[in-house]
Amino acid sequence: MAGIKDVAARAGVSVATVSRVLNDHSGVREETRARVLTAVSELSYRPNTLARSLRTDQTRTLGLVISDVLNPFFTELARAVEDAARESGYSVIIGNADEQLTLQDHHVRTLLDRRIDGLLVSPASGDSVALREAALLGIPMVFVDRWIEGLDVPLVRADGRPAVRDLVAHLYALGHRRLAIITGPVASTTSNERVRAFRSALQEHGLPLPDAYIGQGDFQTASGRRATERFFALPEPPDAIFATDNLMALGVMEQLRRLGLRVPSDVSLAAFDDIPWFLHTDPPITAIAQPTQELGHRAVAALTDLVEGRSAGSVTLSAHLIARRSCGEDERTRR
Amino acid sequence: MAGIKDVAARAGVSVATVSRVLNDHSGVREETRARVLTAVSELSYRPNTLARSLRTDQTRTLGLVISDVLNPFFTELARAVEDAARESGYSVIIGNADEQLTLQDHHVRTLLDRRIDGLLVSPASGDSVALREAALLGIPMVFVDRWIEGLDVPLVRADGRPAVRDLVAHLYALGHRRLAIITGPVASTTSNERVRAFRSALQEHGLPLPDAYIGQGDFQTASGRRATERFFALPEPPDAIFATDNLMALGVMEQLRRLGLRVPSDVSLAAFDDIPWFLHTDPPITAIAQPTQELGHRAVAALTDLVEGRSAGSVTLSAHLIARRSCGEDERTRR
DNA sequence: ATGACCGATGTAATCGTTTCCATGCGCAGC
DNA sequence: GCTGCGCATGGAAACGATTACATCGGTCAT
Repeated sequence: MAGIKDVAARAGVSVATVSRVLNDHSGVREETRARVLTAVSELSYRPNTLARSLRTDQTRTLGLVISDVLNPFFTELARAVEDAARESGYSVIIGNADEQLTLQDHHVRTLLDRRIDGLLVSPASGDSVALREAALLGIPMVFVDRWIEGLDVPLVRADGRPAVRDLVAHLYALGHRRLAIITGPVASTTSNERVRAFRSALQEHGLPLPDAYIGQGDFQTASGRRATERFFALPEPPDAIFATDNLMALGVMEQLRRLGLRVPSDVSLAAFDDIPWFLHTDPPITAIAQPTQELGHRAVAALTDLVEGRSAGSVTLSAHLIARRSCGEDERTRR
Repeated sequence: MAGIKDVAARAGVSVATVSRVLNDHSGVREETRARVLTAVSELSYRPNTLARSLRTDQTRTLGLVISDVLNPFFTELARAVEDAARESGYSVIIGNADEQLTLQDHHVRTLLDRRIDGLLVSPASGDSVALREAALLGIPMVFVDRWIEGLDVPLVRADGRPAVRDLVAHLYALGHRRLAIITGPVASTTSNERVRAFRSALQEHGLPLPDAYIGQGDFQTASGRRATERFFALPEPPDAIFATDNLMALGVMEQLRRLGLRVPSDVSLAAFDDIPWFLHTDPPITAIAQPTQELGHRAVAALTDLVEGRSAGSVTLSAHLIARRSCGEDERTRR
């Protein structure tokens, strides 16, 4: 592979001049510039980014650590992030934490080793040593969707609380009184927020949230199955289930199918995060939709601000309820 | 951030010795090694991979270019690839081509600029200059799932033809005679193979495949909708539709819902690539499943073989039909 | 006692860039 | 005809690692 020296030789100039042309610095005679450019294309020269980054101490690369690529919400987010970053001239390297703290830290470390310019992360729940270190080191960093308490890092997310309140009102209006929830990991910020919002909305309607109706999940499909199994082992099972993410909702459906139960006649179902398939499931599933695209774009904007020396603040967008048949029929969903 | 010099200074040795310890080369006194190691951890030193790679001319990084991250088949593949690579001590950088040739070439180029050790690609259809150049340059490269004719690059994939044959037999047995197919992009190798297999299977049953029953798609949801729309504008619409990927199947369902048509009573539906949601759609969708995990693992194995100087051959796995209710009832699907 | 050898370590070149500083040249001002 | 200035360019020092080669005691065989 040709290097800058080869280009310089062929153009009959020094490497300094080639570099100047490549980074279009002013002060190169037009004719020289042209000569360099033809040499570049004749040799189909491409600068070695490793060397460049080593020298300039910047990679024009962002790291994105997400909790689970297989979760459509996150793949959509990743997609949006990559698009936005590319528009701003950055590349993105994605690390999939698979909801595991150790894997997450592994990725954070390798990304830092690669000297990425900034880190976008939707942290798995729990205490991440690597993330704390990175924050302390002053690595430009932005949280998206999820966050870690006590770290002074800008956060871009959607506040789902009003939508959760709407959801509870919707369920109540449809006659449901025994509402259950399936949570994410214990220390998950988003999950906790959703649970609290759920509980306080229930209170407004004078409904209790017994412990038995709180299914401990981990944002993965299998935990949705397990929680559902437990609910239906109860003497009085819930008449509505709210899964705090879409994969657990899938688990709920799988388990209901095994148990031979029907939605919504036997039990209602709603999920956090809307995905295209929810329209075509049997029945279509009521969900709370986040503005995923915008989340991604805003997060990148905040991060590039930080990277480029500007300041960045947190951003809170809003989520909204999309009522479908999985909670029963009412005037809004019947057609 | 601390560099190797700082470590050397603190341990009272030269940088050469530190490097030897770090890459555990033999010939370092045990006591010196210990001293270096403590210096490393006291400074929480991490080697700069840019510098290292520049010098050694290897990054221990694989590039993966997939056609569409939003397609669950590819995200699952990406996930498998990353897992396998990590086990072999490689990182993976993913590029999402979004079924666009220019975007694909953009990613191939930036990956090459990053001096990845090898390239795993599921090429978008059409002639890719960047890919051809890379192959000519001798970049270790392996195709997965899709390929480009005329390039001598190992290919890891699943042969879907027998399964397509099974599918046609299944549809025929259920009484369907007007079978339609929705293809991928014109030059797509996988799509073409699926179409050919479909057509020849139809012939075996003495059925024609009129042009009007070939919907030109592009592996994206919207094209599934459009093709369906056209099918039902026909004087005699098909009684079964085979979508050659899962996103187009989603598009078919969306359009059918708009048209107020029901599956399978009005029309049957089957798709290539199985995804978890197919079990819970209304009705569950008959699909051809690929061994995605194994595809990813085999592809990485082939690529690392190439990267590490061994030779690698193509691998062909097989796909299989999973019959569900979307094609109508028979003894296998009725429960 | 001498030299060959070996084990542990250091010195310095190198990878491919960017960029600071020096250099040479033409030209305007005096 | 100098001086000084600006413009275009080149030389060489970094960036942070790896590694070929040199060095330096010490041991051992002769």
